[in-house]
Amino acid sequence: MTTKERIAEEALNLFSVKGFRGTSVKNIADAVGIKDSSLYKHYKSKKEIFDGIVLEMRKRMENMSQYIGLPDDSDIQASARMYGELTLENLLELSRKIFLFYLTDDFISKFWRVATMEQYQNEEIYDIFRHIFMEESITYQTLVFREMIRNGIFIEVNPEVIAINFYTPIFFLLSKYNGRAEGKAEGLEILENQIKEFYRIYRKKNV
Amino acid sequence: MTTKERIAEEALNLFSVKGFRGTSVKNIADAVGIKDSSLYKHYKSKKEIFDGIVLEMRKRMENMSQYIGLPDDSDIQASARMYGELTLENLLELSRKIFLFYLTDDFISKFWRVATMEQYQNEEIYDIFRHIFMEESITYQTLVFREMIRNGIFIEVNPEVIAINFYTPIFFLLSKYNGRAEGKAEGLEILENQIKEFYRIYRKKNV
DNA sequence: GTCTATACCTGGATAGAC
DNA sequence: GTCTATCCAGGTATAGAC
Repeated sequence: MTTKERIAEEALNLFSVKGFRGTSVKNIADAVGIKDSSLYKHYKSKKEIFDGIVLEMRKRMENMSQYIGLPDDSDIQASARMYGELTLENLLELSRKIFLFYLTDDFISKFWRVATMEQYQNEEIYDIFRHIFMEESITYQTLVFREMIRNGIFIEVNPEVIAINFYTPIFFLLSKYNGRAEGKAEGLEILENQIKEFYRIYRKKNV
Repeated sequence: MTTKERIAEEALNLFSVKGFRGTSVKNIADAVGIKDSSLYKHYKSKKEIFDGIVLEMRKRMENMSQYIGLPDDSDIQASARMYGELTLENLLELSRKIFLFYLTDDFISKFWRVATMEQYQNEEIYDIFRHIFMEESITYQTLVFREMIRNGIFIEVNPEVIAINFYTPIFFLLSKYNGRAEGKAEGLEILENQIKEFYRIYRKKNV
């Protein structure tokens, strides 16, 4: 790993705990093991380090669904078919995957925290946060659930309403446990109960 | 209003946008219309202003249910009875009340933002935030829904699971729209759809 | 590309006059 | 209780030697 990459990494570590303003260039340099002045050979300002992190997040956004292990957006019908014989176990696995990805993926979970702290001072950060953590997942799941209704797997309810009922418990648990590793097991347990109930509500009974 | 109170008020205004570290004592003094040095006659440090805000929040916590207009905790059965002939309109009103209280109450909504920003650097703040915005409402609603099941108004499902399904969309919408006044109407519309669906799911049909 | 040294500024806080 | 003046620490950033 280049020094430039190590700077970005340590900066994200620090930003995700102490925030942008709470982290000094010296803090970052110390973590990397160089003097603060040396850091300026790699980035011309502290803000530029931050912007690099934002850029990296934007890049990952583009192929987020691969990261979560979801089928590609371009083929919603296929994914709905994939969930064709949707069992409770399938659904639990999917929800756990999304939850644990956001919660434990190193870059994503730290970015969640940084964005949470910076959202009110930085419109761009809020837009990214909202897009990734509040809209994308719901938009995607809406399309999937719509197909599942069409295929007679789910009962006939507005698919966006279903998607919100699917996602908001996950969002809530992420808000509660991100940055608190101890809570992972507790979060998973609550999630399991919610998903079981979700399945009970929306899975069409085979007649 | 005393100068001391005005300092606390302006400090909260600034903290809720720029965070604790992002706000200087001079910023606060300017907003109040005094010199920064004069501020120290009222508070002995910037941290003390912050602690005063936290203390105020703790005080409000104690009689939070009154603020939301909910019946007192001590009489859960009465409130369940109050919801006895629970109509969709009752439930919509209740959810709107909770949502709009957290979203538009001046002190509470600003505290939400401050706590959101400071939670990772300040364990006490995280504890308060979690308690007020993540646990209290669910705990309370769990008790109410349990009574409603007992009274045959709601179908028989684990009441905590129901409470989480009731509250997490509200929490999500608060996260999305707190500090963004423009989004209030949009949030209310989404909330309405979710509550209608909630009612459809849990309200026992009269046989 | 790393270091030492330094410039420059802002922020928190105190002293003392009025 | 407000002001001016001041101190000191820490923060961002640059210059220049190696």
